Amino acid sequence: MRFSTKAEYGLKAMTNLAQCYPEQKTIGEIAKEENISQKYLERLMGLLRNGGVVQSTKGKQGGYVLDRDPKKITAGEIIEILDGEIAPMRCVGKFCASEHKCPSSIVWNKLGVQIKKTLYDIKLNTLIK
Amino acid sequence: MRFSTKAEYGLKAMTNLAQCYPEQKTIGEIAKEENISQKYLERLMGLLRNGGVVQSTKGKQGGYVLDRDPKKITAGEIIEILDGEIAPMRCVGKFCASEHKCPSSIVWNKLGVQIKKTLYDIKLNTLIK
DNA sequence: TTTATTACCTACTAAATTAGTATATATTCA
DNA sequence: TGAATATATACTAATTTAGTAGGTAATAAA
Repeated sequence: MRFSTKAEYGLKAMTNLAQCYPEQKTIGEIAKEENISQKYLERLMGLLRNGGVVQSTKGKQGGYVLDRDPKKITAGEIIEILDGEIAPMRCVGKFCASEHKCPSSIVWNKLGVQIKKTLYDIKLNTLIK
Repeated sequence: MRFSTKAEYGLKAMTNLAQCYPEQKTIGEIAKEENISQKYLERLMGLLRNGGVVQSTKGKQGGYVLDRDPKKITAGEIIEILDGEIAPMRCVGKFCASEHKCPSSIVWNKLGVQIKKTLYDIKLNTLIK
């Protein structure tokens, strides 16, 4: 069980932006400071923009800025935007669709709730050094 | 973020065995009842045996039996045996080795602790229908 | 109006992982 | 001895991950 580097890079980039909030920064600067491939980070920042946690301006003097105060952005949001919904496992057994819950779906459901609770409770401002 | 089908199959097989505890069962029976490829399940049962949660007897009239009371086996044990250690992400940044913790490692550490707590708190007997 | 700088978009690719299969061996009971 | 079981290892197809490549679009400054 593992999250992807997308989530890792996303958290780093967002924390970096949180440190200069409400100033903006370019992808190039973030990539260099956080040691992430710039081209790859471009894609991730696009997802984060579509996800509504950053805003961008094009062109010369353009860049990225957090959409709102770091206190109001959570690790859960960032990770779900980049990695997809947090759902540890989907049981595909024929009995799991309806009220007959299989044993493993009980585990995955409990766990999913806990993970979300934990991650949505971590605000971006608490990650700044 | 997702667990593998190994964990899913493992939970199902172990719950199945819990239902007949302290009787034994063959892999063939379990595979059929839980709709899992027998050959694949053989491998997984081998891991679970090495992991110390089931015991096996070879030969005719052989089979698998839980190593101990279902109350004393947890979902966390089963999943870690099959999927490896629960560690949502390992930050490879150069500053994460020592006391300088990067933002994302804070998230992964908190999360790892929570996930383990949740999974080791789910006992096998609570999953039986 | 041109040029440099930035974001934005899509297609491609190498490597790793997952989820198995295939094949053979070892052990035990009847 | 033969049938039924577990055990072990090597192979493979499909999927996912983690990027790269190569371009387009918008904007500010010269």
